[in-house]
Amino acid sequence: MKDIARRAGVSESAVSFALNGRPGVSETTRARVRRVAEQLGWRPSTAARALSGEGAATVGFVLARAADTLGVDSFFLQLVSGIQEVLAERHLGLLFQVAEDVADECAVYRRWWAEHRVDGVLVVDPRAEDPRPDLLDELGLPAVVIGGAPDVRHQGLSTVWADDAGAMASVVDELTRLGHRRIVHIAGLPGLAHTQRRIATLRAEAERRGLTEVRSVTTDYSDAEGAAVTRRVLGGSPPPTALIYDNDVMTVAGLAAAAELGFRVPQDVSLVSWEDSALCRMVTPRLSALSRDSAEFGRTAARELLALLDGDAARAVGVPVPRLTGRGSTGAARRT
Amino acid sequence: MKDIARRAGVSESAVSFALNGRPGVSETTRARVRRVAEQLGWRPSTAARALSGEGAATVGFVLARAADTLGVDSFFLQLVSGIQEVLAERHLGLLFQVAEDVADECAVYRRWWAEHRVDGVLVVDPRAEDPRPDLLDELGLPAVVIGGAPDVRHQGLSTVWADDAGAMASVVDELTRLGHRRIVHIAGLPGLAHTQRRIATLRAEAERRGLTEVRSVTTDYSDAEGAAVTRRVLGGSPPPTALIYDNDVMTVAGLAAAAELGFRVPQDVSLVSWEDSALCRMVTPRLSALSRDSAEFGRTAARELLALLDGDAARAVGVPVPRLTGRGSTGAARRT
DNA sequence: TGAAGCCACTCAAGCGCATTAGCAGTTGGC
DNA sequence: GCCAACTGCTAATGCGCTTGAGTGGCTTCA
Repeated sequence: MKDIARRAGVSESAVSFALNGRPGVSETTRARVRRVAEQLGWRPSTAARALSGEGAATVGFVLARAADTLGVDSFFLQLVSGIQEVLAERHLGLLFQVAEDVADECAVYRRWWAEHRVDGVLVVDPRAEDPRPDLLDELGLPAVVIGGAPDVRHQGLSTVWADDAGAMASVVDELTRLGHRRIVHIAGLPGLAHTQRRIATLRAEAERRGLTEVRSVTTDYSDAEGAAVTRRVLGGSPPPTALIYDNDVMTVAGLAAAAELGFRVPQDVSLVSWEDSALCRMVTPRLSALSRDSAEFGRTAARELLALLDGDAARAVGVPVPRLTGRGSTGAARRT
Repeated sequence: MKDIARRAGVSESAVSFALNGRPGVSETTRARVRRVAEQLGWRPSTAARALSGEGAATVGFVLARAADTLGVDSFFLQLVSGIQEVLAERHLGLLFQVAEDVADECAVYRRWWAEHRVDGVLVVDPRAEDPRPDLLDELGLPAVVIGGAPDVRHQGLSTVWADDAGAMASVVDELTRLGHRRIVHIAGLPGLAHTQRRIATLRAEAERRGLTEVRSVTTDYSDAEGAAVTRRVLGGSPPPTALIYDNDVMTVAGLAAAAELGFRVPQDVSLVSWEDSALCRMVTPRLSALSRDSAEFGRTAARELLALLDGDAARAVGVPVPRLTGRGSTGAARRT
């Protein structure tokens, strides 16, 4: 800035005013300063900006999953890619960290806060008993919870929520329409809030329709457990005629397990994946799946965080209900 | 720090010396200062540190891939997870950015450099004609190229290289041992350096063994192209008896395509995936694949970058040659 | 006993920017 | 014709930390 000031023949303050669009300089001077800055390829030092109270121009994102379950999930990269798209427009950086567990994640937030490293954070995988919202509230760190419940209890926290209940209802609708009355939901991690919402909704829907042979089983999202649970439930008698899996990986693993047991899909058993991805289109038969736009999910979350950083009040916004894309893995229930 | 200084009854400078392990304070004072700092939960402001010449305590990572091809790849999350593991020990942050293409990526490096946002960067997907090493050299930004060639031409750039040639040779070894003489290599993006290395090695190996019906076809890594190319080459006459795919996604798609054409795996055609992941164990038959430790790859790269930041000279280090894990998708060549 | 040297510490400057107070010069109002 | 208000700019301060240049008291040795 000193260079720019010298070349433009003004003081450093004038340069600051000019480049930040503040009043205090004439438009001709502003234009001249802008031109010189452009010529010199000047960019403000984020460190200096941060130090003089402007914030770090960075938002944080922590992924608390065991390293080995990271790989297969297509959701997060898509999400991050959407987040980036919005952040990049404002030249905000994304500080990314992988943590062991939620406690570790909390430690990361504390550190980031103390180091003034981030202006806000995006929180994923909200849990039933979740210490993170309270912590972030306490620290006063603006945050958006991705995939939370639509009730805002914390003042500083916005929520972007997906309508799990609506989606589950629509899946049950479709399956009962096809004649299925024995359904097993092979859910994800029991501690996650959306797992519990899906389980609760399924139970409510079943009750409403008088279906007695409907239940949920929780897993760790892995292909191994997906296959194991599939084998176990299909071994029961009578076996279920429809399976709902909480992610694509388990569905594919379940498909293979079903085939090994001699079950034809969809004649003997119907399969629905709660996550649509290339995977679902790569196996035979192709998997019927709930399609949602993960990148758009990320974009929405990032926009909410920007609003929060701009001083807007926290709020809860919904993203469109995922739609069931029927493919080859669902069909009419076999008559018993 | 002012608070700490006051409570410990020393000057701010003394606090700085004490907390940074520099000489200039007695051990008793140092301990006292440390204790007070701990009590107060003090963490240095990265902005202030950066401003006084200490670097940004951050390294950058840009992924230049189209948003829609991001999702399926299991490699990157594993890699990043490994990188994190090493960076976290030193409390270095990872600034992550998704870019449209290499030009965009270069713009990001320029911006980061001008803004003093990162101390170094990790570069992935090195290309045949790659502008990035020159740019980073010019900017003087320490960098590690992940998956580059083992020749160091740029002074500031270290390289972590995987022995693609050795791996390709071992695959060809195994396939010829099984009697395969007609092999098609379904490669990835033609612009990537490792794609070209694999293609060149395959050609050399074929020549050395006098195999005339061996060739490579490039793709965009997608399941769609993997399936399409598989259909095309298996439609030739005589069709190849072995296919080598540059990633897991294409292999799975190829497997489905082969099945549709009535080819049995491995009786009619053998399939090898150049990427091992849960995917490879989820389909029937399970896929023979080249296994490498992606997280370890990331750890090695991060360690090299740390060495560079510590002032060590740039160098090239290799990671272990990926090993072929034989599963159900490879078998003896069918007699023609 | 004095000079030299060292230890443990303090002082002050500065990193690059934002911001507040202040200061000439001009304009407008009565 | 004088004061007030406004315009367009400069000077100075501070953000939280590091660091080189001191400084005072102590030890050591001639």
